[in-house]
Amino acid sequence: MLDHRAFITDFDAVIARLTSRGVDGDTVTALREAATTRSQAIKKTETLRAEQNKASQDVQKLRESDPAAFGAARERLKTLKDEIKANEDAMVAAEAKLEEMMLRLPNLPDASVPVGKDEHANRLERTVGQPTKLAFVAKQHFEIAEALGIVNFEQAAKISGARFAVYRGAGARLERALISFMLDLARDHGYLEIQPPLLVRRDAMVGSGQYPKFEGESFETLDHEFTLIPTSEVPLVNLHREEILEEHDLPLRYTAYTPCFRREAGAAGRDTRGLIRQHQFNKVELVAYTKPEDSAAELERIASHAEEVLKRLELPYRVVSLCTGDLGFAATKTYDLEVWLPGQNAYREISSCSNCGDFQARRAKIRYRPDDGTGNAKPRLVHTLNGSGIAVGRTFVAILENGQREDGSVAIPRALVPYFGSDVISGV
RNA sequence: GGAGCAGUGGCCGAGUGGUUUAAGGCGUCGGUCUUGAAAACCGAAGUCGGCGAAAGUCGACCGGGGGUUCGAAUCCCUCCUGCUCCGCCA
Repeated sequence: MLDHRAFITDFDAVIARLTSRGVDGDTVTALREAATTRSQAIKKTETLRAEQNKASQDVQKLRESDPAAFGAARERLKTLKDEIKANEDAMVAAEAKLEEMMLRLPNLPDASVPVGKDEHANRLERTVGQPTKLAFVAKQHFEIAEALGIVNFEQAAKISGARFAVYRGAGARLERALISFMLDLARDHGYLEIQPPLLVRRDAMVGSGQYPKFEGESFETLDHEFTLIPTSEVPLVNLHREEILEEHDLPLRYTAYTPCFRREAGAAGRDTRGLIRQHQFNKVELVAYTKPEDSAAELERIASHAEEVLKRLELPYRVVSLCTGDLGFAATKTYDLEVWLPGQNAYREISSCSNCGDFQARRAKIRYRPDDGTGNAKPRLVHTLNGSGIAVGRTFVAILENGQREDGSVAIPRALVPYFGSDVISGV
């Protein structure tokens, strides 16, 4: 969520940056009007309340000294009470309207983000490694996996339908090895490992920015009491909601392995085969809380930690900076890591690292007290960042496609052998 | 699932309708004293919002929301959270 005051004090800059990421100008103008209406309504109600407070104290003095005057004053205050009530209703309505609009408004893009409409305007930052060259026709990961018997989609369909998978034997062990490998690396990089709840309350979804705008894209329990997390960014960002941290607590760095659950409602027909797009997938997430002035450097740091996973697994990849039009709702700046998939002859997203600035912190009320020596400094909003470190299912895909051999077996990257227990998969 | 108790500032804790603009203690920060420190004493200090260049000023906030009242931390309703006992259970 943005600071609504910026719509009044800094309108031109805000409208320019929001339209660059696809928000229509009328929406921004309506926001400015709602912000103005709100502050006028507050002003009026508070003036009346100040009057009431004063009168109420005066009335109290009459209570014993002059019962007749006391009764008359009480009658007069009843009309003031009704007037306040009417103004309060208008104030509450104005605040609710602004809040509703603000919650659906995306973050402002950082100045370093390339301006553009869609992914064609994304900026290539760097390419690491060469696309894997194979001396035979590359197979797609699901062909390799099914032939080896390590993933079974038919069984998953019987149990749960499309976009689910059953991992078997070496497949299940490979998934588990990747999770351990990634968590250990994150720990080496200074992140505290967390096992969070996978079912969260609505407030948590609002805090990290998924709700209210993306309601309907997650799975919920029948009574809507809980949402299945679409990413562990949700619980990790809400760990410190409504807290005032100390400056020396920052930065805070957390990692969590969790399954993630997504409806993929807008992706009908895309990536229907294989493990690329599942309703349930595993992910190791990295989340950081920093001081505002440190978040830009922290984004580079998180991205480098995600990249380290790919480097150690000897997977070729490239890094792109998302353009304004392609940026996620809560992000001011995002690097996507795209891994090379020989079976698709393409780079595919495997990690997304974002600086959310104070957007989530404002929603979730996560602040810190600057240490100025007095202990009385005003709290400031922290900055939050998140990055996949990295998507486990897609890493599984990348290992199969890049490590495939002509005989159908798959070479396991050296760094993973201690976790997996073998340097090859040749069967279940 | 049933029955009961509780939620007050960074922490502990008093407070059942009007000098509570939330007592007191601990901790924090500043000062006095001291060679320095401790102790003691004095003082400062919550969060959010409105207006304001600022100083400041006004409003709201005692788990969340709603209600009663001229006036609510205090009375009523409801939700959330924690604890105790009973039942059931991985």
